[in-house]
Amino acid sequence: MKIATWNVNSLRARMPRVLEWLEATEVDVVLLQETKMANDAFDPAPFTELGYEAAHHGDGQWNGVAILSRCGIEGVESGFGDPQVEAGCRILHATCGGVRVSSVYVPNGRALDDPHYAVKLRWLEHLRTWLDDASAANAPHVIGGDFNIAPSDADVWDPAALVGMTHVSAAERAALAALCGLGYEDVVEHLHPQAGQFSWWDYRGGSFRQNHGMRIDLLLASAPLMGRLIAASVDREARKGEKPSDHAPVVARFSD
DNA sequence: ATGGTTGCGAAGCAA
Repeated sequence: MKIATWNVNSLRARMPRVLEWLEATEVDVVLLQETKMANDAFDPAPFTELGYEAAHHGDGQWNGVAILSRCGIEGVESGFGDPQVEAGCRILHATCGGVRVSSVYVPNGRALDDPHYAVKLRWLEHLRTWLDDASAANAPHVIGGDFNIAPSDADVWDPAALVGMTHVSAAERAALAALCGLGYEDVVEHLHPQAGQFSWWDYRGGSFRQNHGMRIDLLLASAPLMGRLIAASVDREARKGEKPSDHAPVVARFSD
């Protein structure tokens, strides 16, 4: 079973690339972020034609998350249970082929002195509380998405250039570590602890060409799934070519 | 050298 996460930076703009990628990649479940559309604008037909069922959670032109599955999609839920807590359509859950999956788009934070940074930390705390209450880590569960956090200095091209910026602060990394502390492990870090497995490169300034990237798109797997982990990688090829997303997909394979 | 690019939506903001 292959599970992927991909921030597509507008599903409308990226549809040709996403469909091409689905046809070329034997992936069973895909967690999408930044679809940038409302539910009534989401058309599952192109995915259905490729054998995928789909669930989407979006309310406007910002954020928006989705799940595609060709091994069933049941128990679809959005948010953290309390509609007042999760504004912005940033998390969606479903059970696909016996695995609970959560597609997450963590708020960017913008800058350490920006109010959105506190929003980011608060959102991560809501996620941690929700996961703790759900005790979802006892069963096969993958939390995948754009965390907007580079877990360590090995996950950025130049730690010195990012001192004092968001995505690398101690508080954000502690929040991510707290999530993992509930019983999850970063699958790419587990299999490829060496540096340089970046998943995002800024559109500007030739960042991709210079490999000025960060690893901020993560697949976190619960212990029952870690025992089934076979492979995990970033699909850098998807960042190349015509009209790419600024994020590359992250793909993990688990034994059935 | 606070630049540079993309997406949304139709100017400027968000990333």
